Order: sequence, then C-alpha cells, then structure tokens
Amino acid sequence: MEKSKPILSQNDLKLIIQIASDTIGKQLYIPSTEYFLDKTEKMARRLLGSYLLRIDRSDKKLSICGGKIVETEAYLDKTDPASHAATAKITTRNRIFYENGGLSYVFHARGIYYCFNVIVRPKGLAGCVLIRALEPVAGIELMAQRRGKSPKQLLDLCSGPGKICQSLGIDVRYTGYDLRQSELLILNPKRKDIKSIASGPRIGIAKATDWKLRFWEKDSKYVSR
DNA sequence: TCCGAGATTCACT
DNA sequence: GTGAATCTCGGAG
Repeated sequence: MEKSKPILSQNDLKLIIQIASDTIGKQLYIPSTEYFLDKTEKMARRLLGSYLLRIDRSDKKLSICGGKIVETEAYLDKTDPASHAATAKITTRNRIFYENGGLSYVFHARGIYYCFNVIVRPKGLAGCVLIRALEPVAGIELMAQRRGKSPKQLLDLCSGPGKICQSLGIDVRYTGYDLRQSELLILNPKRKDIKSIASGPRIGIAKATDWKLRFWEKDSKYVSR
C-alpha cells in the first residue's frame, strides 16, 4: 500500500483560501467531494474556469502560485485507446485511475517533462482530465523563475502541460494528492468567467485522434496551440 | 530482462 | 517543419 500524501491543516487551508481569494480578486471555494465524480467529458468542461494552485511552504514563508484553467483534455476508461487506463488489467501506473475522483495523477512525458491530471469519477470507474493550459494569476515571479523566463512572458509560463508542471514545480511525486486539501488545490469561484467553450481533437496522441475530447476557453490567449 | 513507444518542448533549418 | 533530448511503463520473450 502506498504511503498517503500530506494534507494541510484546516487553519492553513483557511488562510490559503483567503490569500488566494485576495490575490485573484474573487472569493474562492473548495469544491465538494461529489464535484469530481461526474463523467470525464463533463468534468473536462467543468474544470475550465477553476483555479489550480500550488502551495509552497518550504522556507517558512507561504507562497501560492497557479492560475485559471483554460484548456483541458478528457481521457476515459478502457474504451479509450489513448488513455493510460486502456489496458485491460490494473497496473501500477493506472491503479490511481480507479480511485475516487479528486486526486492528482502526474506522469513523465518523453523523459523530460511531466503532465498533471485530475482523477475523476467514483471509485472503481476510470477517468482523468489532463490540464493543458493555465492563465497565470498568482505567484507569477516564482513561476517565471522556475521556467527560466521573464515574468513579462506571461503567455509562455503555463501554455502546455509540461510548462504547467515546470511553473508549479510538480513532478511524479505529486501523484495521489487530494486536490481539496493538499499543497495542490483546485478552487472554484462562485461564478466562472468563461464566456464560451470550444472543443476539438486531442493533441499529441497517436490513437483515437478524431475524438473531440479537448476543450478550451474560446478566445483565451493562454491556450497551448 | 530487454525493447519500443510515448498525453512534450525547444532549438535549429 | 523536423529532430533530438531522455526516462518510465508495459508487453514480449
């Protein structure tokens, strides 16, 4: 059995939500546990406009970085040839797909970069949503530093799954974190300011290339391509 | 135990 | 537009 991942104390969580809300300029909330249990495709749309935040408490100082989710892709269960859950059996890699929704799943892409996913659906059913792009809103200097870019290069901080992980300092160790109460948080505003959602085929895969499971905020400058 | 493929990014032509 | 960097997992033997 894998070691369970650290969670934040209720006090820290409260403080972090307050700081994040002030930074972004609107009140943010922790989604309910049920929020993450819907069908994968629906979740990929629903997560647009939510905020993905990384909490850093390394040198006693609390820092928050992250942004608004503007692009996602849905990866389904074993019926989806492009999904890591496509193999018939449960393996070390895809075991987490069958956990209750609301956990993180991070994997290595091409040996160099990482991709961050949100596990969705109830326990026993496989599904995850790849976060492809963020609109940076918090901790921009820290993210730029991690990316080796200038804070002015906003468009180049989180416009791709590998870039997001680099900006937020996420690697495979961050698999299995509870996104409602850990250093990796998904928070929702009361009302999302996503005007309209576009959809199209997923990017960078060789199988099921015509399935329209990629969703993004139409007109957002921050999407990956 | 070995081999091949892969949900990416960046530099170079 | 093309190719290289680089590492993990799954499947075959």
